[in-house]
Formats: sequence, structure tokens, C-alpha cells
Amino acid sequence: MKDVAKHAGVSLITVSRVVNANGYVRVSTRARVLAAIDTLGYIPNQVARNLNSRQTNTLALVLPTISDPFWHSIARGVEDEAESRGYNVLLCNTDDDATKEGRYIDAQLRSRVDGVVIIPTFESGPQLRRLQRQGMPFVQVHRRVAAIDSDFVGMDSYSGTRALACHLIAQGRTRIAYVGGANTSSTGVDRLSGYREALIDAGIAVDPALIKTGLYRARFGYETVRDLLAAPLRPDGLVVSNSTLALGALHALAEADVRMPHDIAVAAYYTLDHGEDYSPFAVTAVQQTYDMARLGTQCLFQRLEDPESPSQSVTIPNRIMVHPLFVCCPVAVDPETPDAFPSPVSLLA
Amino acid sequence: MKDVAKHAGVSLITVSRVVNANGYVRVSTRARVLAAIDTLGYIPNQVARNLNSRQTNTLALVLPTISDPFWHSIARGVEDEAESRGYNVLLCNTDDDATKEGRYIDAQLRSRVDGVVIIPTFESGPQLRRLQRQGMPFVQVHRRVAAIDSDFVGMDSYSGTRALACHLIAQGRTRIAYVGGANTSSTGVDRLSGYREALIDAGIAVDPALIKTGLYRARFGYETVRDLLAAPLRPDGLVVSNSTLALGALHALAEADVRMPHDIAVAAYYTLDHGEDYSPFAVTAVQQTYDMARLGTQCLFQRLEDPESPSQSVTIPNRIMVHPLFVCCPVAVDPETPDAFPSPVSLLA
DNA sequence: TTGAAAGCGCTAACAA
DNA sequence: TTGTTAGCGCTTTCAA
Repeated sequence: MKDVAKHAGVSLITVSRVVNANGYVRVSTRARVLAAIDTLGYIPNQVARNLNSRQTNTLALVLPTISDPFWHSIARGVEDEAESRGYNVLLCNTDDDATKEGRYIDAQLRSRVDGVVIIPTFESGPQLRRLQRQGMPFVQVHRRVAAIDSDFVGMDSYSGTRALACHLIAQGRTRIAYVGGANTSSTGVDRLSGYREALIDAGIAVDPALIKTGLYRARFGYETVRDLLAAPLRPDGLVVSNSTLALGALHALAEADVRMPHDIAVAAYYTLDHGEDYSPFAVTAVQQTYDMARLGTQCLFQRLEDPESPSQSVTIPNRIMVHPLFVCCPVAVDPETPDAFPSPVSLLA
Repeated sequence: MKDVAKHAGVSLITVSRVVNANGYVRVSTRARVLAAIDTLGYIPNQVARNLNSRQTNTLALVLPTISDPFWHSIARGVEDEAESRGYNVLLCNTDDDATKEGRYIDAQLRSRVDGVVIIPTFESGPQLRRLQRQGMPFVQVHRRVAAIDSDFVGMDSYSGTRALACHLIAQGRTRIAYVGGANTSSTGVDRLSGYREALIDAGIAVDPALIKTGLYRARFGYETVRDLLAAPLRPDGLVVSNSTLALGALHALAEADVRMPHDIAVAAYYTLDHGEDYSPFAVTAVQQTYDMARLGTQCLFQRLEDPESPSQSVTIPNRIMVHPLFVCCPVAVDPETPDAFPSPVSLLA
């Protein structure tokens, strides 16, 4: 910058004014400065600006991992929203490890990022409190530490699996299995309840033998569905609570001597890859993960603008996709009373 | 920092020495400073440090998108390697859009990131040249602009699909279809060649009706495989060149009245989610995307240490996973000469 | 073992 | 319309 000023025969501040297009600069002067910038290949130093302005135009995204459609569509949502406002995003994978999370929070506090989008773990309380103490704006997304008063954007897990089960029931399925995450997490609990209560409300007995929970791993989905299909009495419907499990389920179904959705209809609580509008399942409750993340980031930007406003809490709805062919091929609907089951529409109202 | 110094009754530089644990500080002084830091909740300002040290401990990752196992395992690899060295990663999704890429490169040059990991597009030449002109270290990963002399880490696409086809052939499959990306990209071309030449070497006629290329979208994989299965003469083997296509293929197979791998064996050029060690396919050429990205990042760090060293170019091998059950269930092997086909091992040597 | 002064590259505030 | 001064928060250099 000094070189540019010298080269153009002006002062530093004039160069600054040209670069930032503020203040008055004579056209001829501006031209000279611009020429100097060009010949010298000068690029303003953002670090120095940041030091001055006390802001970095950078957000940190703290999440367990991006290895999964669910998480990476969150990353994509945050990045898109940030990019649209000229902000950068620092990516921090914690693997749900409190130590790693702590290190990242430290680094962000030191780096003076402008805000943090965080998917907390159960142990994140102290870290979040530290952010608050330091006056670092943040928003919790998808998961929340209840004791912390902050902005929050989540999704309605309960309604997602509930809608899925309702659709299967409405199409006449009665032996509906459930494959989901271990219910040590709140979302795990919510999703299972959604399934359970749909059955109960429809007067279908909940069969513990049809409920399988474990890790969100494709292998678990595969082995579980394979075993379910190997049982003497096969399920005719299946609710899967997560994309990765659903991939495993698809594998088991492709291997087995059954056809989707005729022999078994799969309903999945599922995240579409960003940009895709396609799902392999009879019924899909699309986890609006991308929108959730975008909204969360918007929420954070609002807070940056108005730090004093009361904290917000929003829940994103699920989008339900029903495969057209599925609606036409009910299996066990009582021919006497074809309308015994409520239509999906009313179930979802 | 000023406050800390005042509070402890020392000068700024002494605080600095305590914080950075360099230089001599009397134990009692250090204790006083530490106490002051604690009571004041002082956190050093990394921005100011960066201004001084002319480095930011930050890498930028420029890639098309993270919405896909292939890309997000790249992101994960870069992040893990960076994290292990105390570096941060800025995430930049370009959507293969040159304008967006240009904006990001601008931002990075201004922000003085220490280096860039980039998956370039065909149009990235000018941007890369700009990086070079500004002396910004970078490494090209997966794709490369040949005209640019820089570090590069890629994978062997040709060998991947070739190994897949060879395995299917070795197990007696003869009607082997191919579903892959449009061959407008160099990797698209390479992958198709791998398949083609495996067939030719085995003396199997290449049937254009069995070769389908299009977008790397699950829907394309689904529709294509569905149509292949609906044809009068079904394929008994299938090479799929990408994870997203493979998901669609799985869907079509689960719907159809065929069983994997008995009726049709699927061989996929596939990226495992980071941490997973499971694949749904009879044969999988595991794209070592995570390793490629990690290695690329290591390469970049080497360059940061020694800017003058000659640029390196590395190709990552694929890991081949054969499903144990698949090896035992060949379909059309001539009973007279069961060993007519070479074993996979020799094919891969 | 400690500190004063200068400077990293830029901009806000004020002055001319 | 342009420039001078001071300072953002820290570290390096030199001195005590």
C-alpha cells in the first residue's frame, strides 16, 4: 500500500479511499492510484483491516462431522447463507469429542470470528457458556443444550417418523418395522415415539420384535433389515429414521427376494443431497436440513445486527414426498371398506 | 492485554512473554500475570498476531460442492490434516462456477490465507496463475489444469473401473453394463476406458447398448438401471462409476425382481463415508478420497516449509473390496473349465 | 529478567 | 479534494 501511494504520488489514505470507494477522490487521482495498484499487483491486506474494524467477516461452523448427507447439507446451508453476505466459513469437525470442541472454541475466540453456528453435544454446556461470557454470538442448530439461553433452529423429528408410519398405515400396511438410532439421543427418542404413537393411534399393536435401534451406520441398517426379511413373518412396511441406515436397508432389499414397494414399503426419514430432488423410497419425510442450517445462519446474522433482541427458537417442518406409484399399490386394504384408513392428507394436517 | 499488564503491574511485552511462554520471566511475575489474565478473562487477539507474523494459520479449501460422499470425504481429509497441525480450514463451495471461484480466490488473497487446496475446473487456469503470481502456495487435488506447474495429488480412475470389470469377468459375468458420468470430464473418459479395455482384453465385445453415461445424479442411476433391467436381455453384471449413481442403482435393484449378486452383480467405483468400512456391492473399488485429500494437504504443508522445492505429482491407488459371498457364487462359469478366468489377484497385480 | 520504541497494514478523525 | 496523526493489539529489536 505504501508502494502504491509512492508510485501514484499520493498519501496512504488516498489509496485507501480509492480501494474502498469512499470519500472524495478526484477522477484523475483515482485513475493514477488504480494504475499503480495494477502495475504493482497490490491486494489489500484483510488482516490489517480486520484488526482495525474488529470484525473478521468469518463464521465458524462447529459440527460432529461432515461425513453424512445430514451433516454436509447443514454445512452447505451455512456456507451458502454466509457466502451470500460475503462471509467466510471455518469448518470444525468435532466428532462429538468435547476436547476437540473445546480446542476449536478456543481458537475461534482467539481468532475473533464474528459468530458461531454450532451443533452441540450433551457436554457442550461449558463451552457455550464460555462463548456467552466472551460475548461471542452463536446459534445452536439441530441439537440444543436446554440450559443455555440462545437462538436455536431445529427440526420436528417426532412429526417426521410419525408421518411416515401414518402413510404406511394409510396404505394398508400392518406389520411395520422400525430401524432407527439408539435412543440415547433426544432425536432418537423423538423419532421412535413418532413411529410408536402413529401405530397406537391406528390401533396397531406395537411389536418390540419389529423395533431395532443402533448406530447410524449403513452396516447396521443392512444387517438389521436383512434379519427382518429372514424372519418367518416378514414386515410389509419399514420406517427408517436416517439416511445412512436407509442406504443399508436398500442394500438388504436389493439382495433379498422381495420387491419394493410391493412386498415391503420403505418409508425413510431422509436427507436429500443438496440439489437432488429424488428419493428411492415409497414415502420420504425429507429432513429440511439445508433449510434448517440456512435459517440458523440467518438467525445468527440477525443477532449480529441486533445483539440485544430476545433469543429465538424455530422448528423447521419436514417435507413429505410420496412416491406416486406407492399410493396406487396398497397391499392389505380391506376390500369391504377401502376408506377405513384416513388419507395421508388428513393425517398430516 | 493492556488491562492485563496494568492489572499485573508489568509491561505489555511481559504479558506477551507469559502468554507465548518465550523469553525469561520470573516465576512470581508469571504467576501475577496469569492471575490477571484469569480474572480479566483475557484472550489473545489472533488477528493482531497474524498481522505481525504475516501468517494466518488458515488454509482455504476450494471445491465444487460438499454435497456428495466423494467431495465431503475430501473436505474431511483436508480438515483432519489441517487440524493436526493447528490450522483452520475455510470452506469454499464453487459449484464449478468460475465467477464464484474467482470471488473466493480474491477473498483468500486478501485474507492472506497461508495456502489453498483446490479442486480446479477446466476454467481455473487464470485463477491458478493469479495465485502463482501472488506467491500463494496451493495444491491441485483430484483434477488438474495441466498447463499449471504445481503440486498435484490425484487418483487412478482408469484402474478403478478396470479392476471392477475384471472382477466381474473373473466371476463369469459376460453381459456387463456400465453406468457412469458423461465423458466430457477427463475422469469420465478414464473410467469408461477402464471398463472398456477390461472387456476387450478378456475378449468380450463392447456393446454400446450397455454403456450409459450422464450426470452424477442418483436419479440418472436409478432410471438407467431400471431401463437396463427392463430390457429383454438383462445384464448379469454392472459397473457403476460413482457413489451417487450407485445409490440410484441400488434403488432400481430393490424395486425390480432381481437379486444381488445372484442375478446381477454390481461393481461400484465408490467412496466410503469416512469411518465406514462397509460397501453394499459385490465388488467395490474404494476411492481413497479421504487419503487423497490428506496427502494433498500434507503436500501443501511441505511446500509451506520449503517453497523452492520442485513440485510433486502423486497418484493414489484404489482399495479393492470383494464381497466374500460374491466370490463363491459365479453364474455362468463353464463347468468344464472352471478356471478359464484368471483369479482377481492376478488381474490386479 | 524486564521494558521502551517501533512497526505489522490499514482506517477513523480531524485538519487543511 | 487531499493529507496528518493516532491507533487497532500484538511482537520484534534493542537497551537497561
